[in-house]
Amino acid sequence: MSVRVRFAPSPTGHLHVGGARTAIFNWLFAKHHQGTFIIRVEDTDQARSTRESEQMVLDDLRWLGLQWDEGPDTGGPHPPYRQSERRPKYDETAAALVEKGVAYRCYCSEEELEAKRKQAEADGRPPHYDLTCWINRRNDDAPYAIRFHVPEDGDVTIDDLIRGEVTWRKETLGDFIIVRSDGYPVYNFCVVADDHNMAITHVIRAEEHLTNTHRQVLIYRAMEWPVPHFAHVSLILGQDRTKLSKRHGATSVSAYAEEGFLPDAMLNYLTLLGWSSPEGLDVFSRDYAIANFSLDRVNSAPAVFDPQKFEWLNGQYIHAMSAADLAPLVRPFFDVPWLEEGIEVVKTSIHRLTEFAGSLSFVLEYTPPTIDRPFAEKLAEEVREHGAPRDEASYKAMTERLKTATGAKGKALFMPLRLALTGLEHGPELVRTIPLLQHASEVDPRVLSPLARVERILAV
RNA sequence: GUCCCUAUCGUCUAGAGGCCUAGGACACCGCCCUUUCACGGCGGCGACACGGGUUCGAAUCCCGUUAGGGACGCCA
Repeated sequence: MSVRVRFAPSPTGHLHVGGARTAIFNWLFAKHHQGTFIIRVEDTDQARSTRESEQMVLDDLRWLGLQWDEGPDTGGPHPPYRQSERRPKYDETAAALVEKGVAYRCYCSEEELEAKRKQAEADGRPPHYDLTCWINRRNDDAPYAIRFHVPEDGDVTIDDLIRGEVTWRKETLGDFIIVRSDGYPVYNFCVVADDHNMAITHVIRAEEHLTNTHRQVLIYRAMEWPVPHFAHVSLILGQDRTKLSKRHGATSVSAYAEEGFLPDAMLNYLTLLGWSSPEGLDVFSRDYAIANFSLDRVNSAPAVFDPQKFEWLNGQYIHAMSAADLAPLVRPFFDVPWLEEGIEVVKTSIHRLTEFAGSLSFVLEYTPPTIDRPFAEKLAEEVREHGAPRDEASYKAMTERLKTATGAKGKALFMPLRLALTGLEHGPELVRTIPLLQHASEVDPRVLSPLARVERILAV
């Protein structure tokens, strides 16, 4: 039987890195097994779900390069792909459960339940439903929710693909709501119906769902449906070891995109957070990850998100790319006519796409430095006579002549030269920087040529 | 409170009883390369949470403690 997995985001904002990693693991697992990757939108929470958010999440997923085979926009053999549109299926299943006598109408009001929960907590009892409506079952038309009844004996065991066997005793559970009093079904119930109806074979999701799983298994059993395989991926933590959230800084995929991270680097880094390659590789391609991915190499311990390592990895991707490939990605952040050559010159010092602007600012901005006047005059003479270097050969020739003219060599020659032309003490190799300044000044009126720069110094 | 999950360098991890005086990566420190910065290369610092078992032998298996996290909702 072929593998079918799903990523089920709730459309309540941008995709977060935790969700992104869950999506990546699902995608990797599907690709590895030549299976089907499905997107199902879990929008049963009417109050928080929006179409705009759904679009954002889908865009984020696309940005990461995770293509889905079935989803709300692409369709597929088990439509619809939004829970809000699957009401008939849930109603049908809920009715079947009531018919079987495992689910019942609950007429308790939310206020009553809230009070009971508080009381139970105060008494040190588990905050479970007190079974009032199970004991006095009724069937009238007063407003009611539908509750699933959990028998108080036996236990539930799943064989989690990441954690191994996990067992719960049923008495630790209370009867839970499957359909709200407004008729809308609840998440824990919808997932089961959907995963079954969509023929999902492997449920790969975040650990926060682990303790929901026993409830879900009970529904599968009651419906006499086959139970899929489960794999619960640990959470991603912030530096303070609590669940990654907004106060840890950027947590949404789109925020990282805006900060100049590459989709490939993000996919690589997030994959590394929990999974390790059999060869111990840190930097690997998508194809490598697909070919080598398996759930048994996924770590069950939570992982702390490390922005420094992520940046390093992003740098690895940037360094490995050609200037021509990089240019279109850099343009949204920094657009100049001489971009490609500029990228080539500073590439190795960059970790994020947004840093190109800063690293290349010396091309656009120039403040005449204070340097030795005779040196500046000699330099001006050299450039007037021979023109500014346009390549490595003419650069070499220039520095040779300057050596003779100024009598300086080594650091004493190159530091004033660098300072004179860039206005800065640090920067990329002069052999590439000076030609860049010359070329840029020819295509961009804002850029001062090497000659114009020296003349500025002398004019002071 | 109850239940569940987790526990190897600061961080991500390798490790499926002897291959472990615990390996790799990021970060940090030093050296080299280099006219500067960066890249790169080499080296260093640095961990099996604690206590009991099991075993000839335990980072690896079992139990307990501690710590962290998650769930217990008419949220997902």
